Amino acid sequence: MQKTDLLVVEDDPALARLICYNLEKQGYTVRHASDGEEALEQVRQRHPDLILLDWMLPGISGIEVCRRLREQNRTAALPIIMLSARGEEADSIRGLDIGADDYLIKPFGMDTLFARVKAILRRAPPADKTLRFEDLVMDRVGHKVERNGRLLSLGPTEYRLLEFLMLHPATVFSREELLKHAWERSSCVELRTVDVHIRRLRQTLNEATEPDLIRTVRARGYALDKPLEQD
Amino acid sequence: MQKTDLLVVEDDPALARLICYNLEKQGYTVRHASDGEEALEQVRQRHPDLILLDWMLPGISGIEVCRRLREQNRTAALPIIMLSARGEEADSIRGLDIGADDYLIKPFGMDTLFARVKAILRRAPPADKTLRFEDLVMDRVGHKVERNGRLLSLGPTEYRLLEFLMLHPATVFSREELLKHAWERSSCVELRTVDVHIRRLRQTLNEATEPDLIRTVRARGYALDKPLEQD
DNA sequence: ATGGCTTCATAAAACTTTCATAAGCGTGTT
DNA sequence: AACACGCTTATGAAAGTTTTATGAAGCCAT
Repeated sequence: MQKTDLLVVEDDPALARLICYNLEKQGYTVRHASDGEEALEQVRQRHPDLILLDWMLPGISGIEVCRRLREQNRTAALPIIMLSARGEEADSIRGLDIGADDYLIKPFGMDTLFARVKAILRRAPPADKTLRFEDLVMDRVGHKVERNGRLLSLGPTEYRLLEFLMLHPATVFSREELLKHAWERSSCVELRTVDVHIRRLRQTLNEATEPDLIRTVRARGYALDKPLEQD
Repeated sequence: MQKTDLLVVEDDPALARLICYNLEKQGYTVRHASDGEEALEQVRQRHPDLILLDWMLPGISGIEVCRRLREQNRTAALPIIMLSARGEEADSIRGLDIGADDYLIKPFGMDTLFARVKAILRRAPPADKTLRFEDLVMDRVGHKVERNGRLLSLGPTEYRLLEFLMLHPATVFSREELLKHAWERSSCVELRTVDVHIRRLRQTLNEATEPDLIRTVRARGYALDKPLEQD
């Protein structure tokens, strides 16, 4: 069982240290970001199990970070606890509206913090970071993929593509959708490019005797899917 | 099992001797520093399992020492018991805020001291100081690393880098993360500098016939990882 | 002076994207 | 059924881009 991975987004260094330190002592793996930009980057790099998100942040505000996380499919269900100073209470309601799972009014005691974190995690147990589909295994921490125990070597884009497909198995996605989710945002790339990456993914995935795990749906797109029985 | 290693930071020589002597009789290995500067130096040299830290110190104050230790990732979780004279009680709360694990009001009896030390150590058992990965062994007490019995000579930065990687094997870290964790705090260093240190680490780690233990993950970073089977 | 850290320039890989072309599929027609 | 057309996908390869590895020089501190 992996340790639960938290992300603390807080710009006040003293408070951040305090929170991080205490949560670490509770046995969590804690990362820290001091502004919204950094937070989003961290989430992109390694998906945490829960985010503690300060309301007031330099640059992108906490609420904006929250909104953006909710927008993206990958992070839409990611538990978020908002932290706000007294006097911003009115906002806390807006925070919940926006999709925060809980909120804490500063100053708060560490025990309160622990309790809330535990409660949220009980409600939404941390997803296993290892994705599986048929004989495919993706280790998202070590950034490794194997099929049948054989280690695959994927390029960054193929990796993201496969990751996205493994997050939604047996679901057909159009090229647009795949571009949107598996490519760096705001890249304007030819739709046909997806085909090429799907091809390389297939080449790497499918050893001679193994069935193709990627299904082409004519005029629609592709899906990661259980292969049909056929001899 | 190694003996538990304590660091006593206390500027009053008489009290320091008393504490050290009694703790040694309890079977602990005890070191002593008489000011903040020396304390930080001692910690840098050999990571203790617990620190007894006097509040009032010449030069860098106890609270400042505590803060600095908490700042650095390597020492962020290091248990600290603050020692303060009566009348500084108000500060003790601040001490806990800052991240001390416990505090003792002088004068205190040796039995009280033993009890607190034991309690803290039970809560945070001293981590094993020897890290292992494949045929790599890092002795954090002796500050030595060997591979296959061959002693490696690493620069300070390479050492910290390897230490961090060995603490989290098979995990990919971005250059940002590596800088954050393996460099002295607040060093603004070019991201690419990590590459150079990784290279030197590889050069030192990998003898001609040995496989590379460091895996490059394009567009992400590096990981300490079991090498692929290949001839 | 030596050792170690950082930076930079450049070489070398690795990866993306695009394009041209072949192959495949479905549908309607004969 | 068989055929052919139009549209969609697969494939191979080249060009372009990004990322990493490397060698070497400068700098700082001991």
